[in-house]
Amino acid sequence: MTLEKVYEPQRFEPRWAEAWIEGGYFTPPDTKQDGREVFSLVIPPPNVTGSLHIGHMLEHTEIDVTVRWHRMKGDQTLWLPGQDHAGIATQMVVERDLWEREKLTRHDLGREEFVRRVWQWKEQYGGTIIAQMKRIGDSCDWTRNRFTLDPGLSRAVRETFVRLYEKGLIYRGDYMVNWCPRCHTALSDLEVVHEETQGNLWHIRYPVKDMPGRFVTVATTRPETMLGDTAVCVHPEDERYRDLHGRTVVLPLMNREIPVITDPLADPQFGTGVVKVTPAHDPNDFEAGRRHDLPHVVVIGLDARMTDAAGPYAGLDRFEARKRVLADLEALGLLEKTEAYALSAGKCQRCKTVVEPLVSTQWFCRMKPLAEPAIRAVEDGRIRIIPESYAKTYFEWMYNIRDWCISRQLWWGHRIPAWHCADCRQVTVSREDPAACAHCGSARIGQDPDVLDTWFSSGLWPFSTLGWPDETNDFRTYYPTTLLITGFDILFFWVARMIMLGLECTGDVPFRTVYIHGLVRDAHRQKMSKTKGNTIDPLEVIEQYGTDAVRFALLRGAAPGMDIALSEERMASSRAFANKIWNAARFLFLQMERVGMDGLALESPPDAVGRPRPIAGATPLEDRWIRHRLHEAAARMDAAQRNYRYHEAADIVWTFLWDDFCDWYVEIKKLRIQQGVEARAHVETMAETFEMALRLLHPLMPFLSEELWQRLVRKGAGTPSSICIAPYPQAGDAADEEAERQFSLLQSIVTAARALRADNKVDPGARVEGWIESASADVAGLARAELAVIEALAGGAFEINPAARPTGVRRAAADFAVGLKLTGAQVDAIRARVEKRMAELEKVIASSRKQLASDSFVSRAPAHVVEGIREKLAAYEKELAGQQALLEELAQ
RNA sequence: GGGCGGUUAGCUCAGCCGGUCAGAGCGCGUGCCUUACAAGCACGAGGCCGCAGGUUCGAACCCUGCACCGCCCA
Repeated sequence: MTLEKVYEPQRFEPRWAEAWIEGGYFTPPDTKQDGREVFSLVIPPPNVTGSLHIGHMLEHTEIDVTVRWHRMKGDQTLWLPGQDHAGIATQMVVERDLWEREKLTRHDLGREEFVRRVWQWKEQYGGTIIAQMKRIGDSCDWTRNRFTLDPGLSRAVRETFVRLYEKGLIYRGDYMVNWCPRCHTALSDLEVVHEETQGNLWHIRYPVKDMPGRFVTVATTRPETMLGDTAVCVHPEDERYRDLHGRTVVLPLMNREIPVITDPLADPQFGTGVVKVTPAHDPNDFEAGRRHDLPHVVVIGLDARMTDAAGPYAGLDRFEARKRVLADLEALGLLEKTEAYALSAGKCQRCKTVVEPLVSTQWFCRMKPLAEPAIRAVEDGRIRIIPESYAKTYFEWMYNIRDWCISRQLWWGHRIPAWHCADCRQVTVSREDPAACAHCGSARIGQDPDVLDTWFSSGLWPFSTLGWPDETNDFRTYYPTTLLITGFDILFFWVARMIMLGLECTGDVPFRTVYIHGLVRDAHRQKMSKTKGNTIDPLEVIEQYGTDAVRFALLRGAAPGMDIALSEERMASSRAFANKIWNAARFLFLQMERVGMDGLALESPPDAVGRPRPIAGATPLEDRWIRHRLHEAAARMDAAQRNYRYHEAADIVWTFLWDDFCDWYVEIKKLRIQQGVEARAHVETMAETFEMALRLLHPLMPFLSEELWQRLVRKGAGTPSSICIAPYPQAGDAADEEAERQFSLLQSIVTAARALRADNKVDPGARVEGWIESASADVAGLARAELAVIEALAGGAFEINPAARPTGVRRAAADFAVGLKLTGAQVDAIRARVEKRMAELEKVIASSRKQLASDSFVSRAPAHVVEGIREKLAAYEKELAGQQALLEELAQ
């Protein structure tokens, strides 16, 4: 059972990824099993034609760690994967491709043909992300993979739409929406991103009718919309403009007479205090227009060109029109001034085109009635949001929620199940495609051309994927889901809507906990972006470092609520850790072979941290200690997992495997094996410990742990066929504080001896002679008992409490001193160190004494704290005396 | 304008329901190819825990204010 010399994860990772799926380990039954907890989680569905980026990798790693942990704990675990059809995004890329290859638009093709092409595109690229997820070992159940446009999920969409419509929660009407002239569709408020832009504030003079020489000056950032002005507005309380109340002004360029209205819309503090009112092209003006019953003059069309209503400007692009309007105003002497002004421009999230607020007929979903129960669910703790601070963000948004524009003028998506009657003009909304109008019976009906916002279907994801609206076994067993892990950027888009729709449709919360992960940034905390060129391609770095190392690098930075700085160094050091484990296994396997062990027999693995056993009549200290450390690691891991503290989970296995297991335990076992007494028993205990360590590691580094585990374990009747379903180490009751105390004393003796060697420039290979002195019977006893260990690790021969102190150099600690019989000691270096240490000790002694001298401290602080300080003080004083003695010796 | 988060070792970050000499990785210095591992081993240097107040017997941690950086919503 030898292991290749070099750790090459590429050699075994793809193999295990496949084997796990073939083994069916990730496919739980559809009915609840007795005595098992259910853990279920649905994936945040990636874009079906997308590919895996490093953000997905982080999300999937955190999910996978949690899911694998639950599975190993014995929970009935489901991670349901799937993909989103991503309406605008997908349609956009297909349209672009169509144009580039064939110089055709979707309109050239027609709806049916275009949709067919998108499906083709999906068939071609839809597999990419799935293949990538399989490659990185996501332990999801591929037999339950879902796509938002699957028939079942489409049925859920229809069912929801019809129910909401019947309850009056979905309505259709003419309202101002964000219109993307490039995508040719309405957008919801969330799909508009605001970007700070440098613009201008133009001051334009409008002549007042019947008041020759009197002008009002309005300030605007969008002069082209003035062509559609139907009023100007002043604040009712603004004394400056009291004379204008009830007056009329003449709209320049159009020579249209429009009224002066009074409305709080005008902010006396801003600009001149007079604003132009364009109800057809500004959301605030739209509202004001309703209050004052103003007419709409539409001057900008759906293609962002000026309409016929714009008179001489008709046909111009909106930005070209702006230039012309300004030039004309200038010529008329009506442009009073132009000042630079920073404004935030709304842009289409997908194509970055400046959106145009336009009035159009759209479908909306009433949000207030849905929001209220969704707020309560988080308030009363039925849903927990972690980190908690995001709950506040959630509430803030929910309290100020506005109706959701759910129709999109796209072809790729769920078509709205509403039919318009050509005869009676009524709308028929139906679960099944109707043959006739429900109102007049006319057969002259046609389906609404629009599709639904992608997030409408994503909002049903946790239950539509489980079979809802049918009461399937899956739905009964796995709904509500246990946990959702996702990014903060879709808290409103997705999480909030799932909560609202989940409660509305199923009467229950869609998940019990939401964990919000951070953002992956580059080594210098910069946001990753293609333009900056600092993106990390997960598949590329996986090729280089291995999946386990990349996972581990991400996990190490994943503290709740924090972004993650990912760097080459971090991945390299994580690979070094993997390599370390690989080599520890190599050593172990070598020893197993030497003692004739053909694998570690594992009939049925213990589910708790095992008990160390006596070897040659006594249980070796290092075995008691390593089990204690394993116990501690298991206990800490449990807490880390429960609290989504992934960085801590990574730290726990790192410390246990590298610092404890490799640096101390294995080093001691080398000696035991070399001593030749019960060598096989020592190798066996080492193998048992390592086997449990692999299980502890598995959720974090699934490939490496599986590869080594499979090679290590000799399976019996009750052995699991994969580590991924082997029981997770539990803390049990293996704590052994005494072993911990003794071992750490042993460590400090060894470390002191090594430091002494290093300080005195002793060649690392050279064996030294030395001694250990201690007035404590306990320390001396331990040193005597573990002398062989000390000698092996410190590289020399040591006498304990020699009758006469030999000449040489010494190093003092609280309870003991270590000496080396050396000549040519580095006296200056040692003196410097002793003096430095003394200064440190004097400082802490002084502060401890001061504390203990204070009555208020002694009387008010808890007894154990006071006692703790007393003990520490005693130890410091003892050590100081030792250092002092050393210093005197050096002076001689 | 409103809200949230950050500021701890050269770099990236832990620690923060107050307490017992402030931790990790990387980097750095010194010495080692010691037959598991140089992707390694041993030893070591390095921190007025952003600034100013306050609460407390005691503050990196709690409160207030300020500064700078970042994010979200108007």
